[in-house]
Amino acid sequence: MSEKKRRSSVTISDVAQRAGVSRTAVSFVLNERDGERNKYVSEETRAKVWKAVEELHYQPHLLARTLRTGQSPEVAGILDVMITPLGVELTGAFQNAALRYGYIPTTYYCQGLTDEQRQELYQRIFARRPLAIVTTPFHFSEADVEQARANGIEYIIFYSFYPVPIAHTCTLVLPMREPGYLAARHLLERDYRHLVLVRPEDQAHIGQDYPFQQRLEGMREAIAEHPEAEQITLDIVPLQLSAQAALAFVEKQLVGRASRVGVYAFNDEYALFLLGALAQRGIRVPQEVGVVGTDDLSFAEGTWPPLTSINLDEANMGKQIAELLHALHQGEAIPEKLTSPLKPHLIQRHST
Amino acid sequence: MSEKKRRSSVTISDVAQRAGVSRTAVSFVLNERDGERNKYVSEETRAKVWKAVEELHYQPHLLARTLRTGQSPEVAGILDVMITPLGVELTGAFQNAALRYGYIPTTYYCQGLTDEQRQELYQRIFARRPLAIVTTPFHFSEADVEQARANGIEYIIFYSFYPVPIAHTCTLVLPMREPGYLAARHLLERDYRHLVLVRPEDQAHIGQDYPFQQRLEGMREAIAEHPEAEQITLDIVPLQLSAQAALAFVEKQLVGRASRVGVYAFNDEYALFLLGALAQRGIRVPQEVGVVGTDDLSFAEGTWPPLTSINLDEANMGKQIAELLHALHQGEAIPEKLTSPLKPHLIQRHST
DNA sequence: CTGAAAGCGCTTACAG
DNA sequence: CTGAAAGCGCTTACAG
Repeated sequence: MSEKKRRSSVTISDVAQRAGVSRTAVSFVLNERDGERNKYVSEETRAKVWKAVEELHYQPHLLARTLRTGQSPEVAGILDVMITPLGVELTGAFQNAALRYGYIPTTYYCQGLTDEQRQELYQRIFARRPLAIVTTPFHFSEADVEQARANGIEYIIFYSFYPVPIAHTCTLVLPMREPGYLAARHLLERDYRHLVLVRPEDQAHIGQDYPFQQRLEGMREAIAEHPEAEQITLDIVPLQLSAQAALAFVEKQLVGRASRVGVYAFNDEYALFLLGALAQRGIRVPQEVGVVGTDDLSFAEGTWPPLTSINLDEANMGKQIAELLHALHQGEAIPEKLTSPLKPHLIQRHST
Repeated sequence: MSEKKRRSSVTISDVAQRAGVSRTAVSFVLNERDGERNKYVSEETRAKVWKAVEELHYQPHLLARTLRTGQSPEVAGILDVMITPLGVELTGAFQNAALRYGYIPTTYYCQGLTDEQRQELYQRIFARRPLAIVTTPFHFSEADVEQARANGIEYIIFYSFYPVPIAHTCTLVLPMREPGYLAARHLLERDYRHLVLVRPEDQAHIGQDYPFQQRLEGMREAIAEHPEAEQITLDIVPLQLSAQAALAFVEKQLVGRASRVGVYAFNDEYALFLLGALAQRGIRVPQEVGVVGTDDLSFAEGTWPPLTSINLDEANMGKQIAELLHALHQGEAIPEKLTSPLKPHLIQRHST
């Protein structure tokens, strides 16, 4: 016996030998789908194969299979934005659904990477030739799409606030107009007559300008529907995510207002900082100021007062992405419900 | 020309042909490490190869290379516990460091999966023969380790609150005694004389019993060091993560206490719910009750009052895991600083 | 019904 | 210095 460097895992040949059949037979048996059986394999052979598989704890080498068939089961998710519990929910739901369809969903993060490091990461991801890539368009350019496709990656699926206009890709849209509308309508119903839309000040939230505009439009729509529309005002305020900035905002914008102010915050974290600043200044919520967050994170129930928020239904989106991928891959027609936008809904708590 | 099903990506043969050299030469050039050059390849050949690579946008097929060399660059991280921003920090830091070492770090989630689904996921991960697996021991049993090793996976690295006693694995320990000690000492310094350790009530936090005991010991140690140790009391209270439970806790444990109470919460989320309940009951923080959280999440600065918390230094742990893996893989001796436990530190804010 | 053979895209000892 | 050949672990047309 010559020295063997890597012989740690058992191969199909080992199974064939143990079972006393050909490798072909083993492969046939292994690749039988549930229920249907390969008619070229006898029942006896099948039994011997499975016995050997069990005894040897044989596990087919997925990379070898992928190389041979040219069909990778890998679906690479690339997360770029700061991972919120929200993104986790989406990712988790996507992964569960993808697993059920027989894919193997892998996840990569590109937050905190320089442009160069990110390109390096993409190269390595492409080099593994996954079946599909799922990501947002904020850090995945048209050139990246081209490169991915040159590497034989078949499907590029975006999720975003708007349809991404790049050929050979498709987008699942997370609507932002609806949350704006829901938040404003809710605040108006609760008799807040001066509305404020709080948005992030810094540029860290890439690609957030468009969804912000959408929210704004949604809010305006709700205002327009109101019988006393002329008397309702709407301010847009950029805010940094810090206790100091939140306090300055409260003092400048909310102290000494004649009418009740309803704030719609960019997300629950901004809302949390606002609640903190309001408490510090002794402004009563919801009596004087109402606050609506976005994302319905787990801590929204724990703030004081508990935070009214808007659930974007991202878990559902994760599932939809997997279903869309599978439909594409099967060459099926895409059911309309898969591409139709999600339905956000407002969770009423005590901050409004 | 016969029909070709999958011919989308360009191979080493295409490059060789275009450059007018052998595939061997191309492979040699491609695998030159930075700086050093393969002495069997002429400068002219090298230039031709690189030219062809550029022109064709050639990207070596990583799976093929892995199959041939038996050396996978993949390092699979399996996340089991609920993803906190904390876990994200660890994962992000690990990934960045691993990338720099030339690995390709993939991430899988197993939260929300049934036992069966999880096993299915593990099978698929093992089937890809990654170089290493990084995970916690809470959902990765000794049998799983065995199976992984049978599949030729070389390194299993755990991160946990205690050293995992399974052969052929190593553990990076996140110490929990120290946070307990720091929290208690801090509370005592601020003249809280009755201490409460809040722990999760449900069994959802698998593997959390041991770290809880550690924290408790740490707290007791701090108390023992105190000159008036006999007068200091310590209660342990299990709590559900809900506004209602938090309120019940506050009313039962904190209302009408003779002495000031210092609470050390399981994590920042529990602390947030406690602050909410305290605010609801009008109990002044930090005057009457002090609260210390754990994890130092981003929202800790935004609560009212801003939350004193303990930073566990998990980002550093992510980096250490990558360094440990690389040292193992290089066959180097493990530097002591890699296996020495991390140093948590307390971030003082206004809730104490 | 079964087995020998080719080939997926690479790397690397080996012969020229 | 370069190229032909073997082989990583699989799948699958093809010949028996």
